[in-house]
Amino acid sequence: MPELAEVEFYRRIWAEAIGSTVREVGFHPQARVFRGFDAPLDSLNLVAGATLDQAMTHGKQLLFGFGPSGWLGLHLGMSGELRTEPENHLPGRHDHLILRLSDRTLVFHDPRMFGRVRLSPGPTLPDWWTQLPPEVLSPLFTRARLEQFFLRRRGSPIKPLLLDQLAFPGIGNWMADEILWRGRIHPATPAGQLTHASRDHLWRLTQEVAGDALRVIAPDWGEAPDDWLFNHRWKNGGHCPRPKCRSPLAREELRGRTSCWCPICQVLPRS
DNA sequence: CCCCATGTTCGACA
DNA sequence: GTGTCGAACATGGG
Repeated sequence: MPELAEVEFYRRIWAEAIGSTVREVGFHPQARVFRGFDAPLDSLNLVAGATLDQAMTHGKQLLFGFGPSGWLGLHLGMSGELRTEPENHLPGRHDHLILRLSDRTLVFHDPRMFGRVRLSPGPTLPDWWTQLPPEVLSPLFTRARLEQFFLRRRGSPIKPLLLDQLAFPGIGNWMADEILWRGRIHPATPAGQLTHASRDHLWRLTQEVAGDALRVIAPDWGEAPDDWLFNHRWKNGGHCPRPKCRSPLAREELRGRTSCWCPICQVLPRS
């Protein structure tokens, strides 16, 4: 489910517990979400007794700080959720990690287990966090950076490039389709065939869609306005929300992911 | 039973 | 080494 705005929504859920101390940690060591764990798995317990004092996101990545004890990194994969449950919560089948506080339980829930848990002991921010690429709303997300990326990947269709977390951290399938729809760019357009104006537009729209998504979704998972592609892209039979268009939307698989676009507004450049 | 899902990673190949 | 692409991962919902 989660792209940058949904991830921020979940961050806020756990952030409500900032200032609380972890009394007990529970986890299922064999769960796939602990794959590639960089420390002995029982080191998760070092968070026990520590106080949650920070909650951050970076694209789709989450990082929770526990004072000098260490850092807990989470990725929500395709189906991950963060919840707060009552203090006596009994972990369900897909509750892979729980932090029991005095007045509530923080739960990491992920049925498909494409998500991931990481831990880094000590007060210093982990390298895998500090080395993340610039977020799309950061001043370091520059036009020049994007230009270089498009040049290197000029043979690839634009849609999969928007899903590349090294270039567009936090952008996922629905935001990528939204950006391309607003920019009137066909998802299969090779990056090398985008006009200068399209590349420029795409850079701006990436920031615009990220801002819009955060505004609407992050506070309370609000509903997207009907003039976004968002509300029309999921089911068959959707129509382009542009008032003067209303054409039936197209849906097709591209590089293993479903793309949705308007065949009237978004046309492939002929070459 | 079938198909689909807001993600990442690995290996094959050119 | 670099870029492109299909498959695999695991589960649930319609």
